Amino acid sequence: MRLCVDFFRQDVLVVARSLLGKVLVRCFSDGRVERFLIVETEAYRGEEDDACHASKGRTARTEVMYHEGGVVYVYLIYGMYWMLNIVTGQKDEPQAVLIRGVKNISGPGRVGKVLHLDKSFYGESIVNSSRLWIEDTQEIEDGTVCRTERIGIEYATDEWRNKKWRFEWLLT
DNA sequence: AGACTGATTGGCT
DNA sequence: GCCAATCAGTCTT
Repeated sequence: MRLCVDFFRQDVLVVARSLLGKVLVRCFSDGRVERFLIVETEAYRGEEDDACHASKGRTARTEVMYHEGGVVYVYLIYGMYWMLNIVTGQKDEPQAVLIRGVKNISGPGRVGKVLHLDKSFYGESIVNSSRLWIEDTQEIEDGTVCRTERIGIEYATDEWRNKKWRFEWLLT
């Protein structure tokens, strides 16, 4: 069952936690379909969160984060890695979940690589897309979820850097 | 028009 | 633990 817009309209912290255990589905241009179990996510929440790209304001790059939840935000980092984010929340409420890891593929850069992401995914609807969507498969138990500080945001102030907005599903 | 930066990764010391 | 690879976005001149 494909996740619909009501799921992505929830607050980013709820969505980031709830995406653990869900399945990311990618249908490639040659018709091949691959499925990836989501095991690690991070939440970025609002202009006040100085680790969030939206803290720098509304620009061509961050524009899609201001849309209603349910669209894809991709961007190139370090000149070589496409980061996959899902926009969440209400319109004009810039939030997104970074998909940091799927089963057997650790690290957001490798996620983007295995999914063959590129700029053309910017703004794509994860609710309607025929090449990328998420399926509601199961609810996992809170006891199997680890929360830590977000990775790679050393530039942020303590208040935001210390928030435990990284969610990891501890398998087995 | 030019400089600097970064939600990373893999390889080497 | 350290560092290069590599480039769009953003800010400065």
